[in-house]
Amino acid sequence: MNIGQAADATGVSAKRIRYYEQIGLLTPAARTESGYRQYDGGALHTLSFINRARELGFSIAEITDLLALWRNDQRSNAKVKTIALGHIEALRQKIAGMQSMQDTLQHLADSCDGDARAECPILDELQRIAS
Amino acid sequence: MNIGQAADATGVSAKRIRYYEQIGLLTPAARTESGYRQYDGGALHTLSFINRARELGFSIAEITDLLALWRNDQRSNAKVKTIALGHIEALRQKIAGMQSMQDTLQHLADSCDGDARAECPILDELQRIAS
DNA sequence: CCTTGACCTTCCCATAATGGGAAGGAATAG
DNA sequence: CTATTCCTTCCCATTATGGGAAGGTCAAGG
Repeated sequence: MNIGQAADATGVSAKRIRYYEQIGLLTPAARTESGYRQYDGGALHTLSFINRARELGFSIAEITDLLALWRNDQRSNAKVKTIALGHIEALRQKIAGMQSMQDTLQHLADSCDGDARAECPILDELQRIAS
Repeated sequence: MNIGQAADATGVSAKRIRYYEQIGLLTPAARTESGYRQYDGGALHTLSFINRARELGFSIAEITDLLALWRNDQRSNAKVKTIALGHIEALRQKIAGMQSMQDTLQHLADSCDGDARAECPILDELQRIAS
């Protein structure tokens, strides 16, 4: 199976597949005589694993760890859980920050009636805090 | 006032200040004879405005627009509000996505007792969806 | 058999918004 | 006068990907 078909089958673009191979996340694919990369079911499996983990927000570095655990020892559950919990906590903090940001902006926008002559504290707020 | 003091006063690193000037977000600072950039109250004001907007998650491109509105016509409230509302909506979607991510991971982690011999569906889930 | 189009290869550049650091000049404190 | 701190520009690195060029390959149809 060529890289394009593997891409279609897994939702990972050919560009990404080559990149993952280049940085060592994937072991180099077998090649045909003419140099085309070949993928089999196992490779597709790994690619889909990676794709799903990316969708869940894991970084490439984290996926490197997850893949190593997945490949080497499916019973290293504690490590897997530790990685997941760390990621959950990071997500929690990011979400809290963005939520606070959103609340502030919503508050400002609510107070701005969008009329050219009336109050719009959005700029005022930026300016106030700025000074 | 030199760039280092401006950085301390506004919380924008010297690196960032030079970068903002380079990309045209800031008008080039005045220079001393020896080439040192000089900053006055107005510049500090602008820098703090930018910093606050960055903290609120506005992109440089959005801040460019905000700054233009701020400088040129403080009564373009409708445009300002439009930019803010667009940003709020983008934040809402990002937060929802991350929240969903976090929920999924939390669910998986809850089902994983971290014992080497027991169930840990984190990898299983990745694998299941992967197949 | 040859052409055409779709596919593959590698290589380089670009993104967003910084940080790091080197090489060298300038200001300041002792 | 010198040591230290600050400034300058310039180049490279980051993260994870996309875009595109130049060129080789494969399959199908005329």
